[in-house]
Amino acid sequence: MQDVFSKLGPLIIASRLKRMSDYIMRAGAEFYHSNGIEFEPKWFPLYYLLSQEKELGIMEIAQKLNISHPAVIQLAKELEKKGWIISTKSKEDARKRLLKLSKKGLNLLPQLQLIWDDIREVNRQVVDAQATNILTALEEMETFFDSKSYTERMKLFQESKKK
Amino acid sequence: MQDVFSKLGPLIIASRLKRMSDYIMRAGAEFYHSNGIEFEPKWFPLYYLLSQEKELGIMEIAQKLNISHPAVIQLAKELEKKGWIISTKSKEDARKRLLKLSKKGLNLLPQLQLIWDDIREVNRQVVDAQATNILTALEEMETFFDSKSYTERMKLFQESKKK
DNA sequence: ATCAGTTACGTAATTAATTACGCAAATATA
DNA sequence: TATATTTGCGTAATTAATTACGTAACTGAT
Repeated sequence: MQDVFSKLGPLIIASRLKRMSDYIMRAGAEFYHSNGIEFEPKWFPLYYLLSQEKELGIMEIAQKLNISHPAVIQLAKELEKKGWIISTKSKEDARKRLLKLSKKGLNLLPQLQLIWDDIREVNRQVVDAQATNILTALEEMETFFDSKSYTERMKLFQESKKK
Repeated sequence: MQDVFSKLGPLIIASRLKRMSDYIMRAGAEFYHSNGIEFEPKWFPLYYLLSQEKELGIMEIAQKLNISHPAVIQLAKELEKKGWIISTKSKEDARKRLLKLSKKGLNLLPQLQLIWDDIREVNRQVVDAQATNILTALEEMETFFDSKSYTERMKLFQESKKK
């Protein structure tokens, strides 16, 4: 989006965030593949989470990753197919299915960590090159909306106009 | 995403950007509807573009909005169904189909502009509250990757490590 | 004027994620 | 203890966007 939208400024924050995210995700996928690893960026949050926490139920994961539980199920299916995670029925709660990394999944970890280090490093270069830090800006926004949601702020603003 | 990911910092820039974008988009949709307007945030770029430029072909739009041309066709279908845009065959180039706002679409404009003003205003409040401006940060990133793509930077970094 | 290559568009298939719905197990309540 | 409510999960349908592919119209080089 160029010229036509430039004056819109704050109106299209969301679109611009999405565009930048898509761009990086796409480049990330390319990067894994060019390093000969069949790993998709979309798997990262689930895989990484499981590498940190022994075993988790579907809903716990959904909450931690802030995605819907069917999304977790879908991602889990893909990673199970790859043989990188396994699932077991919980003994304490028969409703629960617990996910964890398999041996094969754990074996992959060191290799992935090398890639992640590179990604982290290049991302850091990006951030370091900035006069205005995107991570700080994001963090500020997150805190801002945590304290009062976007929708609430909208309502308040409209009410304040009526007076 | 909380604690587990916090230390990842730059590694998950993309996910965080996406999450924030999704959040705002969703709130935006809610806002249109609570104001009694059947308008979706995803229509904004196309609708707004057509409100600024008389008539455009599918591909021109796709390029300007930075989305695929089937996406434009899809959005156009929806807006045509709403009766807000119409399409005509180009006389200069028989391959081209030109899109523009219909009378009904133009009539809607003032109403939408009021909403957009509110959105702009609340977004401005968000940005003003920031010590670190997200728009500036985004702009810097865009310029950064324009000058050299993410993928290129990855390659260069890996080569520099080999030495 | 012809033919190769490019451009504009449309359709189909695929991908990634969501919402809606239903069932079974656990928990709370009367 | 029976029953109502909540929770965890799975499936199906839907949404939004992409890639892949095909066709027709235009353009450029000979």
